[in-house]
Amino acid sequence: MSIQPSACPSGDEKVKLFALLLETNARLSRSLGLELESTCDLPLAWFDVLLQLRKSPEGRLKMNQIADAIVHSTGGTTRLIDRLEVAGLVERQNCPSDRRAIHVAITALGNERLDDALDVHLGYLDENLATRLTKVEREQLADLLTKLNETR
Amino acid sequence: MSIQPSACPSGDEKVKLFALLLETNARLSRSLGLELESTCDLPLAWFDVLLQLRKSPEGRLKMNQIADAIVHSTGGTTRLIDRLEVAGLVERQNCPSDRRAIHVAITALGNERLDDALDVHLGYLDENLATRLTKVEREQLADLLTKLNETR
DNA sequence: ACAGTATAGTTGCATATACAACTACTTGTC
DNA sequence: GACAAGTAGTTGTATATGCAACTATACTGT
Repeated sequence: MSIQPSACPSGDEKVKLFALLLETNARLSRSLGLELESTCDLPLAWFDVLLQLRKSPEGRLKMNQIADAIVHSTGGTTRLIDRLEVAGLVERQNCPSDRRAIHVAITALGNERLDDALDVHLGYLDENLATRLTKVEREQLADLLTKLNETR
Repeated sequence: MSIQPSACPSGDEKVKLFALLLETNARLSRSLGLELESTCDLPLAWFDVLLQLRKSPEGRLKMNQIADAIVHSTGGTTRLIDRLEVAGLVERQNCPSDRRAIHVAITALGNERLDDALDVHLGYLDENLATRLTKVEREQLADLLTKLNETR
C-alpha cells in the first residue's frame, strides 16, 4: 500500500484509451509536420488554416471561426494569421456587415501552396493511414471520432 | 477552374479522417487540460509524465524513455522534468550502470498529486467518453488507434 | 436615444517547446 | 588501451501559443 502506491486507476480502460488518443495524435502530427515542413516549407498549423479556408464555402472565414476550427485561442489565431498574411497566403478583408469582424480569405498563392502540401499529405496518408487501416476500418474510426467530437 | 481553384482533394476521405483526429484530440486535450489545471493545478503535460512513470514497472524511467513516451524532444523533456523536479513531484537519480543516463522517479508527493488528478480525470472521462461511446465502441476505438500507432 | 452588456479582434506578457550545438560518457575496433 | 563513432542529457536561442486586459463595434431593453 505504501510501496505500491494507490490501487492505481492508471490502468483503467478509459484512461488508457485517452492516453492512446493523445499519443497517436502526437506521433502522427509530428511526423506529418516534419514532412510538410521539410518538403513544402509549410508548418502544420498553416496547412490546417489553409485547409479550413478551402473547405469553407466561400474560401474565407472570420477570425473566430478559424480559431474554433483549428482549436486555438483567438489571440493565438491573430498571430498565426499575421504570419500567414505576411507570407501572402491569406488576406484580411473588412466585413461590410459587421465592422468588428474580419474576413480571412485564401489567396492564389495560398491555394498553390496548399495544393503542393495536399500532394505531400496524400502521399503521407497512403503510407501511414492506408497501410495500417483498411477502408472499412477508416470509416469506423471516422464514425467513432465524430461521436467523440460531438458537442453537447 | 480559376474561381473554384483546384479539383481539391481536401474532401478526400483520408484527409478528412486525419483532420478529424487532430480536431478531436485538440478539443479533448484542451478541455481536460483546463479542468486539470483549474482543479488540481497540474498541467496536462505534467499529468502525462506522472502517468507514464506510474505505468512503468519501477516507477521510474530514463529521460529518453520519457521523451519518447510523451512524444517530446529530448530538450523539451529536460526542461519539463526540471519544472516537475522543482515542484517536488519527481526526482532525478543517477543510473549506476550508465553514468550518462538519468533515472527520473516519481516522489511520494508526485503520487499524491497524481491520485488527485486521476480522480478528476476519471470524472472527466465519465462525462466525456462514456456518454459519447459505449464500452464496445471504446474498445473498437482503442483497437483502431493501436493499429494506427504501430511503428513499421 | 441611451446605458449597459455582449462580441470581434488585437496586444502585452509569460511560458512551453523545438532544433541544433554542446558536454560527458560508453562501446566497438584495431 | 586508444581512437572513432555512437548515445544520454543539457543548454542557447528562436518561435509559437495561451491568458488576460484592452479597443472598437454591435445589440438590447427601457
